[in-house]
Amino acid sequence: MREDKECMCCDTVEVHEDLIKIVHETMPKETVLYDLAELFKVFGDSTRIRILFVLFEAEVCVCDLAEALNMTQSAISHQLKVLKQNKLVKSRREGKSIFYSLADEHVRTVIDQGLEHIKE
Amino acid sequence: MREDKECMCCDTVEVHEDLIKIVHETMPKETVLYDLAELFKVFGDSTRIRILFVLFEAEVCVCDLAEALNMTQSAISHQLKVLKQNKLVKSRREGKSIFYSLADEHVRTVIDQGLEHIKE
DNA sequence: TATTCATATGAACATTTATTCATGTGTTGG
DNA sequence: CCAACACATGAATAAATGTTCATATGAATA
Repeated sequence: MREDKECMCCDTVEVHEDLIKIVHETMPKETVLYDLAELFKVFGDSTRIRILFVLFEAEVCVCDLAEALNMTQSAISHQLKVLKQNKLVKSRREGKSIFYSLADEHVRTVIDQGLEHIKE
Repeated sequence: MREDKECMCCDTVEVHEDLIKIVHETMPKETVLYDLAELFKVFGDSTRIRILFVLFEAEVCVCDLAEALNMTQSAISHQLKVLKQNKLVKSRREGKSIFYSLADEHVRTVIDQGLEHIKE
């Protein structure tokens, strides 16, 4: 993966080594970086985002989500699984239906920050 | 895409129609949902996240990024293009080198919110 | 208990995407 | 002007991902 030799654009060796050192100190561990990327991947799909926007308004069952978003039950169910695995939503059984809701108020904050950036 | 018939789990029609109405009113437009998903997709890759963590500390050139992250110049360059297209980073030429830096302090906020969720 | 309804899930398929390799572009120094 | 350097980019490949289709699970009802 590594280049065979370094470039020579930054011949001020001190600054260079400082950067490496600082980066090494402040960069989160591999597992954290991986989990962080996984989390944002979950937000990186418009179907899942639409599901979250519905859940911002109410606790709903799967079939209602499917109807509200005009998608098949299977597609919704698969995405709910992803959302649940990543702790973004939680579920509750009531008879034959299963109701989903936001697991965390943090979810709204992340979405809001994203919206802010869009409007820049 | 649509199911042929609706389920009957929520026979209280009023609540049902209210949901559809509220969702229709509060759900952002298709283009916004798409842009939002695209934005989070950018955060959804550990290489790009690592690049951002370096840029949190300093303005750096491409070769330094490649060395700091132990990756090829080409891979870094491709990802920088994605980051720039989505306005997360900006660049500045200085001689033969091109220096990259954060385009927006918003980026840090989004990452921080993600980190908060991870630690839950 | 058998059937029906609501949801979950596995396999298959198409699409997207990250990296590599080779090469192109733009700048500086000789 | 030419060679060397820093970076960008297009094509190719492999891996990841979203939806569909068919089917399984689990609860209520007749």
